[in-house]
Amino acid sequence: MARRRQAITIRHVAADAGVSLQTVSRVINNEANVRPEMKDRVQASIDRLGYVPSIAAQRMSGSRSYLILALNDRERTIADWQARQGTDWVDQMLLGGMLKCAEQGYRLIFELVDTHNDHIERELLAAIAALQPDGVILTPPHSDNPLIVRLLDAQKIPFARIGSLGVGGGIPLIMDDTGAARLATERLIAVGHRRIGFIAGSREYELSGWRVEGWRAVMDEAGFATDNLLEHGDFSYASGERAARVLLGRAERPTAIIASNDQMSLAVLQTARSMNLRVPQDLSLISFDNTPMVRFAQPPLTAVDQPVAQTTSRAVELIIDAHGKDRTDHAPLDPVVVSATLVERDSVAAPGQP
Amino acid sequence: MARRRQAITIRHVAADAGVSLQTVSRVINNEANVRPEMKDRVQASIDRLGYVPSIAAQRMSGSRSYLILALNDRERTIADWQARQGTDWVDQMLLGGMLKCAEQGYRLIFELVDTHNDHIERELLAAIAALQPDGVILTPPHSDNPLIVRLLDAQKIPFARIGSLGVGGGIPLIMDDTGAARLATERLIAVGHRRIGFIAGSREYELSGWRVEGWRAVMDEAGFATDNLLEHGDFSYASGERAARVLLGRAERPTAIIASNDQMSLAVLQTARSMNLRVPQDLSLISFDNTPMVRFAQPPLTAVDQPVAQTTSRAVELIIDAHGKDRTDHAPLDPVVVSATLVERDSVAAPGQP
DNA sequence: CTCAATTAGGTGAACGTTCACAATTGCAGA
DNA sequence: TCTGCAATTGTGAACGTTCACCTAATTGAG
Repeated sequence: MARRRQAITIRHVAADAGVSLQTVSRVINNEANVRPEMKDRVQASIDRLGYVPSIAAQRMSGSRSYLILALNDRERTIADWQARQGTDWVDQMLLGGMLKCAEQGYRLIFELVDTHNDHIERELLAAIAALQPDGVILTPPHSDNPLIVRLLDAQKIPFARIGSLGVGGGIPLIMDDTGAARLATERLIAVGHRRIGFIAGSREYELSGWRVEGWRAVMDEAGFATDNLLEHGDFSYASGERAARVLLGRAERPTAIIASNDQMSLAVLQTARSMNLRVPQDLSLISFDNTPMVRFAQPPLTAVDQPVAQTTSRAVELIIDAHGKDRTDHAPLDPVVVSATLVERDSVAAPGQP
Repeated sequence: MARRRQAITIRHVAADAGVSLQTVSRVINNEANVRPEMKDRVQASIDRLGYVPSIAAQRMSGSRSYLILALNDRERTIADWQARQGTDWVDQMLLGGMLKCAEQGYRLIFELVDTHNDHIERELLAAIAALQPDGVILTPPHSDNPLIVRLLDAQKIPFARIGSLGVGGGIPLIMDDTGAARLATERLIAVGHRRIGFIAGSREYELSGWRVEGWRAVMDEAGFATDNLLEHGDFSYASGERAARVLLGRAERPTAIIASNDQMSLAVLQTARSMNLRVPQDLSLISFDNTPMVRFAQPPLTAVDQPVAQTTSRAVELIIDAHGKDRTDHAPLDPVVVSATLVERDSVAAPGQP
């Protein structure tokens, strides 16, 4: 194939407008100290010729790359995906980030990395060296990985940590997991439940702990016991089944269950059905995530909806903002908190009489 | 922020190994005419220093950009996403393409473009000028857009058209939509159905027509009438409801329905329920796409599964392959065909006696 | 043994943009 | 009128890699 050349370069524009390259560059980057008439003239040439700067050249000359790297957990993403269990989280974060990027002339590059991997540092450094991104977005469990955080801190690349507190650098963005769990628990108590079971997610995700906290706090405040009401899963359907069987097999069976994601919730629903328990008459159920699946379950599940897309979008904003500002003071930033909402459907009812 | 420089460049490696830049370049690109000992020495330096080439610089010097652009329909993607109706297709194609890219040292860049847009040419040209991708992947309905196809042909950028035939350039990859529809129809006939309704997708997607063809062909072969059994939707839930009401409201009601995607199928399920028709006893139902939603519907739906991820993965392969080969002969390529499978669940049964 | 062909490696320019700095212009104040 | 400073524009080098071309060494056929 013929060596493909950029059709229109800054040189063509400069010639067309009768100015120097630098002036065109200034117009492109919207810099100060260009006379309005000059700016208009250059802009007219740009429009007429259909000129678009090459991001490769921009990166080369030491400016931005207009690339933002979004890191996700390879293991879990691929597992979910192969099982066709729905990777809606990925969709949401991706689209939220991508739309904001597009708005600002950036591109989001999505990358899968193993957290449990000796080579993680090398992998990440390789990606950074190859792409030289202007920022990095971390999602759980990467957000909680001190190795990654230290590495990015050292590289002085702006990065956002979704789902983690501000300890250790970067821009922390958390969805209010504690508050979200409170919301669900309060709702169930309001309807009359006292024995509310909780199925937690993987321990390696910080947010798992926060959700438990929210539930426990509300239960404590209401004066309800939490003994034998907490089970741990790992976000998979199978682990949800296991947990549900334990919880529903107890002598003092809970009248309601909150599960930390949709897959585990659907497992609870299925397990309850197999035990001849009707939802919501015999068991109320609230889910986390609100992916499309739960809308079409029978009954449609009440679920906590976390604004994933909005969070990623905000992360992109903050990263672009941070670019150019050297944060040497190193005081941890206050986390940006985005709060959840409860989407009410048909899986919650008052508990039956004992 | 301090001007960030690439820590390790080809120059460091050359110095470390005691060779010229060009030799290092040859090793990186695995070119011929390097003595094995020399190659090993250079590779050792690369490994020791942790050198990774900058793709920006590689692109600058007229070589590859290691970037592949994947174009999706903005309108539909955003609509699905905002409605939280599941954009599993996006997930699937994205992950399939991304994993293959990662394997080959490429990156996939996901971009949303409006098909119904006067500026589409400009938008696309801008993306190409900015990124200078080594290839482009087109999905429906972009694959069917002659403007886009002509433009990419003119730019001599390798591109794959998913879901379209080979007319007009590029590498065509189709999922065998006709065959998939045949599969579903044959299954229903095998169980004893004769009046099988079909809900088609948007007319602007070529694949919509192919699916109808498959259904009609099998019905014709079996000698069953198709009058009053075809309705058109647009892939949305609402359009599925409309179509279902028409079909199920007829005097000679179909005993089975095939709907061209999951959202419309779920609408059929809901509509049937509201008319007191039981699935599968009173109405059998087969869906297209097999997204996670239908597994958790009640009953779980039998669905045609199209290997979207596999198709995108193959597209990436073919694009990387095509890079460097100037196809001037312009004979349309034979389409690569990937075939679908039927995932049997609980929404199909023999028709009740009339 | 000679000469052409092949192989292995090096050299300087080029890619398209921005950086650092220099040069020019315009204008206010003395 | 002159001085000084800010605003505006231009110039050459640099970024990290590959391309085109060149040189030297080696091979092999006659």
